[in-house]
Amino acid sequence: MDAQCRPTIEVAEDACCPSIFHSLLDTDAAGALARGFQALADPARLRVLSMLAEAPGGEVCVCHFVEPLGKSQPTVSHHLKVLTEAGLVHGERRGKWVWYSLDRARLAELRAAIDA
Amino acid sequence: MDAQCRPTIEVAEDACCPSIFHSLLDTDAAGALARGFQALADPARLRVLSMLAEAPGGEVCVCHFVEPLGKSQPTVSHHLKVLTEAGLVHGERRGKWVWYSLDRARLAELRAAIDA
DNA sequence: GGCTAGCATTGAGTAAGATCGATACATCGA
DNA sequence: TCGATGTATCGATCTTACTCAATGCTAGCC
Repeated sequence: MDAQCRPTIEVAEDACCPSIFHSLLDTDAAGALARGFQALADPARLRVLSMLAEAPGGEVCVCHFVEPLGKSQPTVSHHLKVLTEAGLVHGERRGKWVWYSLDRARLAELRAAIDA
Repeated sequence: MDAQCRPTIEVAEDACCPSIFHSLLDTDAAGALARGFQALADPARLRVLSMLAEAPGGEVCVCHFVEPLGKSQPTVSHHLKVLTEAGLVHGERRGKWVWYSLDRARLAELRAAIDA
C-alpha cells in the first residue's frame, strides 16, 4: 500500500482506500457462491447437467448416466450427490429407479451472480 | 440399464438409448468449461472479481487486494494467477505496481454456458 | 423367504488445490 | 550502485476432491 498507488482516473483521496471494498461481497456470500460454482467445476457433472437439460421430460434415470460418462456407478452416484447438495438437481425414486431433474432456479441464481 | 427404464413421457423406443446423450457436451468442451468454473469456485477469487467489477476505473492494484481478502501476499498473487490463466482477468504492470482488470467477455461466456 | 437389479454409502488410494514463509525478480529513488 | 518497495515464484504442508472396489440398502419378481 502506498500513497502513490491509486486508480488512474481521478477520485477522491478517501475513495482509494481498501475500506471501500470490504462490504462488496462478504465472506459468507462468497463462500455460498463458491460452493455453487465448485459443483459446476467438474466435466462429469457438467455433462450430467447437459444431459438433464436436453432430456425429453426433463429427467434422466441414473442408469442412463453411467455409460455416457464413462465412470463407475459409485462415481456417478457421488457426482449426483454433489449436485444434489448444491441444489442444482434433485432425485425421485420410482420403483427400482431414481430419476434426476434440473433445478433451473438454482442455476439461474448462479448465472445472475456472474453479473455482480 | 433396463428395457423398462425410460422417460415417463412417450418417446420412440430408439430415443431412450444412452447414445443420444453422447454428443451433448463432449469431453473437451466440458473440461474447458469446468476449468472456468473451477476458477470461480473460491471465495477469495470471487471477492477479487467483485472488487474489480465495482472499482472506479475498472482496475485494482494488487496491493489493494491483500488487506481486504485477509490473505498473505503470496496467496493473493496465486489467486490472481489462477484467474489470469482462466482468462477472467489480466494484469498490467505500471512502474512498481501491477493493475488487474476484468475480462467481461470471458465472464459472459461462462454465464452463457449455464443456459446450456 | 430368497433372488436379482438399481442405487447409495464406505473405505482407501491418489491427485489437486489452498496457504504461507522464504526467496527471487523488477522498479524506483537516493 | 544500493537500498527499499511491490509482486511473483518456490518449497513444504495441509486439506479437499476424484475414483473405484467392496458392501449395504431398497424394490420388484419367483
